[in-house]
Amino acid sequence: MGVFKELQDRGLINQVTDESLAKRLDTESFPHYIGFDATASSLHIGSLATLLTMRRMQDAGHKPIVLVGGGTTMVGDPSGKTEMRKMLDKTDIAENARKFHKQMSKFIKLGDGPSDGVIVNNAEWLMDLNYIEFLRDIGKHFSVNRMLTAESVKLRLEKGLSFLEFNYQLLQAYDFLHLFQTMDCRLQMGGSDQWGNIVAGVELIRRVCGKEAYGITFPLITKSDGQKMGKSEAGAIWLDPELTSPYEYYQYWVNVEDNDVIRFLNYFTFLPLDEISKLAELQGEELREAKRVLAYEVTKLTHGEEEAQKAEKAAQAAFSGGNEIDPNADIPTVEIKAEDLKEAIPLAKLMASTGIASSGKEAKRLAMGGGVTVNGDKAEGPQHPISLELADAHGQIILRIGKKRYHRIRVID
RNA sequence: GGAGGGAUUCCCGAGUGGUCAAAGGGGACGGGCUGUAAACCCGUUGCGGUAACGCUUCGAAGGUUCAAAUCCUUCUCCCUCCA
Repeated sequence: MGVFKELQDRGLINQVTDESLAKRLDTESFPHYIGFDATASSLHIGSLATLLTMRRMQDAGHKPIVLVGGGTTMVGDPSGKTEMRKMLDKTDIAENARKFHKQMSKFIKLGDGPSDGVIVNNAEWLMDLNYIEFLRDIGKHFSVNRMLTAESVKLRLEKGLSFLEFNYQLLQAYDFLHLFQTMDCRLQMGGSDQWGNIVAGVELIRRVCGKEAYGITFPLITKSDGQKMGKSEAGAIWLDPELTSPYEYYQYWVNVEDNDVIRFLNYFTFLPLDEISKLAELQGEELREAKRVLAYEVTKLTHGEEEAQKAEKAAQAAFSGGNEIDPNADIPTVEIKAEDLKEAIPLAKLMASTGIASSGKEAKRLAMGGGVTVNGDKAEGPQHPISLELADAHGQIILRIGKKRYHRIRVID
């Protein structure tokens, strides 16, 4: 099956600049690029579908070019934003760009081979641009009338749009032109909010070089309740295990809503389509199996097989009914000195001091609402005494908050 | 440059001298029901304190007052209209 068809069947295609691209992708090699802004120091799952799409393209023999927006991030894309984006200074952006390398290499193969991915930073060619030259060579191809009709600009005209941001489209179009000229990059992909910017690049290339380039956009991936991906009670779900542990990451995915599982299997895994359609037949409670598969597969892609297995085991231990938690299970853990527990301390205090609850008030509320369990027994209230005797043979006490959040208190000497 | 409007707790948004830690909604969290789902119902939602109570908060800094989110002064930022 052609890669385009595959992407389409998985629901990953929103718009294409030219339908003929579907066939051409099967016969020609298309170096293609996707831009990532460099504002976040680590990628979160909002970018995951995009990263995996690059991987799918690479598997089909197309060279991925990851463009880190080191230069454009200093301007701020108005598309899809209601307010001006925070500008970062050069050192922050450079630092973020470095972290990108590490993250990207998990998803695409980087290197010098014909279909190996490369990472480029547009600061390299944008920072030295000469204003007059740029206006003359690039600016002349853009019509302000036309730009003003763009949906993203229209929206911002109501709230206010700075001249700086208004220029973003030119810079992004210029990026595409530059990559086209230097790396034969003939395809740009991006979120549906990038359509206008991508088309601008395609047109610029046609005007300047008289050649054809292409664009594909992905649909905006939302949860069935309309929320954007990637937020949870704990904040964003990051791909970096330092920021979101594999266990939490796994938990995010097992906890998706029924209505989302099958879509997400398509978007976020490499499972063959017929296997997914089998899972799609599951009904009601059985869907948990589909969620398990989803969580395992995505965790494996992001953190590797070993971490995925650990996360799965920890989840089973915690949710299969038994109160026994595997002493090695990978659940959030805090340590406390044995001497601090010699005298029993109130539950709420412990929760606050270990950071399990964000404040004493918070801890108290949870305990009072009956939401805290100590080693499987419901805590009587904020004053519920926690002492050394509660620690099991492994020196640990398991706190459960709500139905899903587990914390291990490990007693150390 | 001129005229006017605005900034409130995570978000939206009420509040024009005491009864305001601040209505209402959203979100989030906890409980119930379930399937680690959704929907629904109940509760909580500044910090400290077992509590009584105390402390800090309404763009920033000063001031008036027994008492200020509310009045005055200066400053910062935002918006609208005119140029």
